[in-house]
Amino acid sequence: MLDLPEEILEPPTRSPVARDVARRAGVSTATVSRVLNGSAGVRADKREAVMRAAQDLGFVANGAARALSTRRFMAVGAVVPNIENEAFVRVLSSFQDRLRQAGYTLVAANAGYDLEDELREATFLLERGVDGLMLVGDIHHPDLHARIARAGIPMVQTFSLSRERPCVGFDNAASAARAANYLMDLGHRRIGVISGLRKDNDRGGARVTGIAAALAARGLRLASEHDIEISYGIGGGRDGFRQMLAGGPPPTAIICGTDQIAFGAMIEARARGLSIPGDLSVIGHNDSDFAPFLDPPLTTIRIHSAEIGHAAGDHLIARIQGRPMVRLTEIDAELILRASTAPPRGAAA
Amino acid sequence: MLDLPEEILEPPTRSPVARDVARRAGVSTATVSRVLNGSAGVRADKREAVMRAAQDLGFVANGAARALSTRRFMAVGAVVPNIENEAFVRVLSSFQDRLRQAGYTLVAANAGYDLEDELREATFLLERGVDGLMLVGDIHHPDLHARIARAGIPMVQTFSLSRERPCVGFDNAASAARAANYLMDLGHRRIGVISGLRKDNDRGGARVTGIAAALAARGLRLASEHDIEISYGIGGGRDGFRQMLAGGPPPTAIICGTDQIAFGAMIEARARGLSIPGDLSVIGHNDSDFAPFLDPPLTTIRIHSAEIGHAAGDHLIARIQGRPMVRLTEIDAELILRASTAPPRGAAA
DNA sequence: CGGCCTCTTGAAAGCGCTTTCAGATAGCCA
DNA sequence: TGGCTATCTGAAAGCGCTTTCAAGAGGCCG
Repeated sequence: MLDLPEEILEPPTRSPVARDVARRAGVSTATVSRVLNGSAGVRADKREAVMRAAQDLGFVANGAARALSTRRFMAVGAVVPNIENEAFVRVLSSFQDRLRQAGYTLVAANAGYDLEDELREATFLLERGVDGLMLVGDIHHPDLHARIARAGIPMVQTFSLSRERPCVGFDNAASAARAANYLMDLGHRRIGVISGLRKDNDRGGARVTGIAAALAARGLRLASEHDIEISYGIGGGRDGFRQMLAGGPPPTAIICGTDQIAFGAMIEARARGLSIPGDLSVIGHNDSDFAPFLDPPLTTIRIHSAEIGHAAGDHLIARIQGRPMVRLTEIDAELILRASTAPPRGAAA
Repeated sequence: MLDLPEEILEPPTRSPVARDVARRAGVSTATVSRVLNGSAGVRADKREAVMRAAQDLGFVANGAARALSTRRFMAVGAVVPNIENEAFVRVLSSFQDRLRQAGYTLVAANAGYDLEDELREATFLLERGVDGLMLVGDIHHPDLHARIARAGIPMVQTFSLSRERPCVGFDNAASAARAANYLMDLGHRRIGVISGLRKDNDRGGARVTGIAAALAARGLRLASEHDIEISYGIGGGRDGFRQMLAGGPPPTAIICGTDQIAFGAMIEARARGLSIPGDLSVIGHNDSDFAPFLDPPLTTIRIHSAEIGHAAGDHLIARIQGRPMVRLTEIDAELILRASTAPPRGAAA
């Protein structure tokens, strides 16, 4: 067999590997690796030679080989219920910020408010070898935690607090209760709730529970006809408020699961000739971009998405790197008062 | 040296590898691989044994090893200007749908309307070993295409059409021109534009160019004081319209780069006592969720995000799998007529 | 009954990197 | 100059999978 030079046998487009850089720089692959990973103990001239060779060849290290060798994938997964939801996107965005700073990549997936789907997506990420995982909420498929444990990677939950598991979030029940108390302080007695789907959604559920408890603490109750569950979105809000009115005496105030729902409810209320806040006070959730610009500007519970994302990122990075980390980080939500809330008609100041 | 059973020497938490499954099932790792990858030619009893062993052990194949071995990472990258922008998120979401169906993972990154950042993020994904890459628009860092070429992976651009490169999108100039023509047909003569930042943004630029050309075709021109460039968002829209009014005689109609900008402009117009569409017609871009619910409902250019995402996904998957694929897919945008546009005051019907 | 296929299977060779380990080189002191 | 230590460097052994290759096991035909 002829012993032709290797270059001729290889397709010309084959991308360069460490071996090529080493050959060109006249060193071993070990040295190439040392230089490219910034580890100390390489003489300046060799270092330069390697750098130049890598540059000339346009060398890009093969991530899979590196991951296999280091047993670090340098990627973190996140599974959120809905990647099109503003609140989740904002958290993902700040989460990614932190990951990038630490050199990690974010791999995000959609679970669509379904536990089975969440399990499937998370498993998919686990198979990919992510070094950490972010989830939303405290309700998951029974098998999920076992799989994460078997993968041996850290996990952090967001958006709600958890009794047992690592988490970064806020007390959904307490913040919703705060909104209810504010309304009651204004003099409201008939308060309604329009939330998104609560099945397998601890945030939505907790909010309603918190409101009901706050009402109960003042001797009021959340009438079942004032407790509406609809699909997310502006259309959902309209439908929800329509349902609520069909159910009996109208509430004087409502608390909505998102600002979109609140927007929809406001539109429906307006269409019915109700004035806001004169006939109906409205509170949303999330403080979306448009909330201050609605007519009237929407009172809402602001979730500090950026802080949650950053804290979740810091949390995972720390644990991945073996540093100690507090289990629970609370980032309280905040009630932002605007003009969509006022005392009910005829109430004493 | 004692020859203790291997299990005792290993830390109990070590996650199982193919070797473990093989041992438990009494076969070789080759057979394990064959079974788990569904390739034919394994006798039923062995297949069952392997399946069971894998199940019992909770075996999850190491993605890095698999990627290294197959030279397929089973992941696709996407770099978008702003991951918090509704239009991009919708495209990413449908893009991901398709990728998932084909067994691929989406890895998305943010470039923030900056070419250097885009290059950095794309390089980061390339290093990770993605099998394909989605970009937005036709303007990129001069080095980017060389790097993609060196990585030897397919790339597809979205949101605009390209003369040279693979793309899925629409003709931004033509669709904006359509909006301008519609306004001129209604009788408008003084038409303004409020767009987001146009630097390194071919979509924004093309839209303004298209509008100016449409005006010119009818003997009108886009006055410089009616050509406003601001940052995205509702606040930007308010500022933009304020600037436009400060510049001289007000336009009777405006075309905005996004529905958020249009919303902001409408708020500012209303605050100035202008009625819409009586004094001012407004057209947005994207057909956001809230567009039909504004007061009045917003006429807007709908971008078929889901179709773009799906087509881009199909495009990349096909090329990754070596199937032929058309270079250019046009998915036309559509002008959705609502109540925010009308003939200017005093115009003949 | 021998020869030839076909069907299964396992051994072993990578994939491209990191990292250990030991050898080579150089510097320094006695 | 010799001996020792401190620095560098390369060979080689993995990391955990896929895939080729060759061999073993049956089955069938002449």
